[in-house]
Amino acid sequence: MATRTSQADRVYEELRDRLTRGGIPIGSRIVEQQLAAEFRTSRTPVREALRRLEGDGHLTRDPSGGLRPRVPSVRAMRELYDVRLVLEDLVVRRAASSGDRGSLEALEQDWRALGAEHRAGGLASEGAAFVYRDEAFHHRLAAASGNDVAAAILRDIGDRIRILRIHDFTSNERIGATIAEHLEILAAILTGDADDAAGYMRAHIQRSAQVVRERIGEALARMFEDGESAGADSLGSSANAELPAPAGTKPT
Amino acid sequence: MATRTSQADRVYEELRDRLTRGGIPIGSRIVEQQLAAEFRTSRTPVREALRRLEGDGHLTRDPSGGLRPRVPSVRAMRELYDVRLVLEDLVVRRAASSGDRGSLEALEQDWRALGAEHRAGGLASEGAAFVYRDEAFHHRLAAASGNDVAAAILRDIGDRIRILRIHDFTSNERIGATIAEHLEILAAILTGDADDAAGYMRAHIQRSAQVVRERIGEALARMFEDGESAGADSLGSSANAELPAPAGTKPT
DNA sequence: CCAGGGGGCGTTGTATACAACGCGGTAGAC
DNA sequence: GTCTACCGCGTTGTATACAACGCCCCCTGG
Repeated sequence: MATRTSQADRVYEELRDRLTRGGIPIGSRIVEQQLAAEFRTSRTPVREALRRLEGDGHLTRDPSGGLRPRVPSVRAMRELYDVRLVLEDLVVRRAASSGDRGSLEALEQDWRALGAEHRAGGLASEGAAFVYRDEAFHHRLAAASGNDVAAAILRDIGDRIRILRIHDFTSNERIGATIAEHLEILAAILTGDADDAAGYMRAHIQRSAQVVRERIGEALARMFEDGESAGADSLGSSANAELPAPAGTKPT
Repeated sequence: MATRTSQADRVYEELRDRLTRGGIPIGSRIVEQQLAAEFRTSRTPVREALRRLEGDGHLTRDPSGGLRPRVPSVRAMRELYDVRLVLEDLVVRRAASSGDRGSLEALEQDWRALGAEHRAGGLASEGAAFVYRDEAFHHRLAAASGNDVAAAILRDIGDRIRILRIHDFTSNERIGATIAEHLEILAAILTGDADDAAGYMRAHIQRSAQVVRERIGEALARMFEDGESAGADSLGSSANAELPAPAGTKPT
């Protein structure tokens, strides 16, 4: 149907994608009329999408009422990693004790195949795109754990840290290590050893966080530069000489 | 300036309050026009509020596009408590190791005073209203921990389980126990013993969850069981629930 | 030249009009 | 009597019109 997915939903999805991928210049003001024109629709659906994104925390409004992409502060990133750590721990334990065995075994198959492909050199050029495979792994694991609430929160956290995680897989070596770590976690889960699985998961995340942390300075710097070239030209046309980024994020 | 806070925000806040307090009959369809009339405004701000509430998970839409309050299933409740447990654990540890000492001491003072008041019989008639004091405790603790992300998630979880927690403080005895447990947690935090504090917190939450579980009763629990799917066919036993689409009763 | 005020313009907030769709009732045919 | 087709109404989705507000530029007076 014309409205199987409404205009508002379409705009929401698209904008969320852009925002979580850094596709919208930091500091640029978001103008309803502009988006309405770009999406060939009116302001009404655009407004609804923007409200939702604001509620999701992807947008923040400046004192004068303008909407801008919300830039995660370094501090928020650390907090997100802390929360992620305990939730992945929970999810892994649940998966080990009462997860959906079928999904877990399928997941293991896929990553075994991925490992073989990688050893054969097939993933050498994956680079930053590997982050999406990594995300999928964690999503599938969370789903298989049976705790949908935790899975939803982790998905949201993933959206917010993606922009940093992308810098996690720049080296081929890290890709190989990630595959090995994932398989290690899955093996422990499938043998039902919750403590072991949780331990591996914690180590995995902390290792990844460590890599990210080491580059967080340059990563942030790159975010600031890249904004414009990332594919939102029609949006970032004029206004990118705005405020850099409020370091402290303040919801509501 | 007549609207320092916009109409949409006003409607959003009010509806969220109602929804998280069970103030809107389960299964009742939410009609934009109706709300617009009630809030003396137009459909546009109401729509924005509804979209946000939908994004928050407080509303769900049935196949024909109608919005209805989302009733948490027993399963979702259990998942929420699981997530809450690990996040409160995290928050307590952070508070113990690097929390804002001033806030924590102020919090302890307040609850000491509350304890004295209770021993004097002052809170005897608080009853269900005590849940808001309890919530405030956990909010302040989360805020003092310094992890705003965790605090925000816990606040959201609080909104979603409030309707159950209200059943937690019907007995004066439970109020006293809660005060004692809170003080116990705070004492451990202030001495910097993260493990102890976390242990007390876990025990506290599990005890509270236990009470809730017992009070809910199986019949009511079964009613929640089918809640996730907005289909409200089997909720005849609920006190204030109304059937979704009874015979053509026309409003106003 | 500088400071202050005024007005135009852009943007957001709100209201209203219009279109599309589903649902239920009703009337007609068999 | 029952089944079906059609029509009317209510509701949501979308577009547009209007109002309020802030910002910035320019103009003017000192």
